Amino acid sequence: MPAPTPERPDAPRLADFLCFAIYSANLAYGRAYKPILDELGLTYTQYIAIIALSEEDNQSVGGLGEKLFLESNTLTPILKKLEALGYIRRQRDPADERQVRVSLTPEGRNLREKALPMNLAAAAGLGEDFPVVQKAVVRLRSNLLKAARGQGAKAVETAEAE
Amino acid sequence: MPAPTPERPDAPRLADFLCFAIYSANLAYGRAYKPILDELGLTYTQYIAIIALSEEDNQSVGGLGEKLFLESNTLTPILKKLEALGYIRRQRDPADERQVRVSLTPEGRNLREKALPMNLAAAAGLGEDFPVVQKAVVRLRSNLLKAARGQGAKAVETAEAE
DNA sequence: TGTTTTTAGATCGGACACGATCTAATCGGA
DNA sequence: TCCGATTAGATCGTGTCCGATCTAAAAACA
Repeated sequence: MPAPTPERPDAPRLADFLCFAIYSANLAYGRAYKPILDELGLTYTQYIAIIALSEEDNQSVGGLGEKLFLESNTLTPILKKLEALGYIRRQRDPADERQVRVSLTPEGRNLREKALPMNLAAAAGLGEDFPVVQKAVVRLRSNLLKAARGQGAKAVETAEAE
Repeated sequence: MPAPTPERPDAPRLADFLCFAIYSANLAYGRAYKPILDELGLTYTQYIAIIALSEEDNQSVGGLGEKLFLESNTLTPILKKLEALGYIRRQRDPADERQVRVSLTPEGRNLREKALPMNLAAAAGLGEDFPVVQKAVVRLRSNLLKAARGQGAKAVETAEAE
């Protein structure tokens, strides 16, 4: 058993990093959702793509990507997979052949119904803080993306301390 | 331009899902950190591994994995990469040949010093809410992992609504 | 002691996430 | 109208993450 040997007692601890809390909470979400998603035969990313499509049908790949914060290099293979599974349809927009319109099939809509209970999930323990945390994380995301789009390193360095 | 056509106006919106907020905030963190990590020549996972090792040296792969919420299948390739980069040393524990002990090299320690400013970063906008959000996300992670370890689907279904 | 079981890492295949690059379609200015 | 610039997706290579499986070492126990 190795003795705890803090190399830098003055340095901030990983456990206090917000980035690490988010990172590891995301891993935890994946593990908590896995059993239910396995029953549906979906991955998490496929799942949120279905949700987003159920909110607005016939979106372009780019439009969907804006909602999911993903780009075509990530989305295209996922959408092809969902199409192969029969849950969505992909077709070039006749008005602009560059765009691909994506829409749910009846099977896809059906799947979204089955997945409805999933939106409630595993937030137990947050209690009344839930909406506060949700909003704060969204705000955090917004700030991070602003920093990233802006110029990255520069913006981050001038950001407030954690 | 496609008209917004909510398929299920009564269904919860993706934008309100806590899981999605966490998921997308994690993506955003990755993008915000990328420029700095690129300068260091590290990926995010490599970075947190270095941080964890700087807090306690000579850990086993399993022990490190507990802190990072990762297992050997993920950790081993990352540690091998860090070893190849010269930042860590991996060696079998003579007292228990099954275990691999990981420790920072001087170069690795040096790198951690250079990465020190990174712990402050891009939380701007949360202000005084910061510690509240950080703790809430950690609590959330803990609950999710409990649900996942427990039995997954069963536990999640009985969890409180988002 | 010898055999069975458990444990720690490692390996492998599948699925993201992303930077870089490519192609095809559209747009815009001369 | 024509051609360079822009735009939307698609493709490819790298690096996680994870389930499943493998190997070797240690522990358990008859």
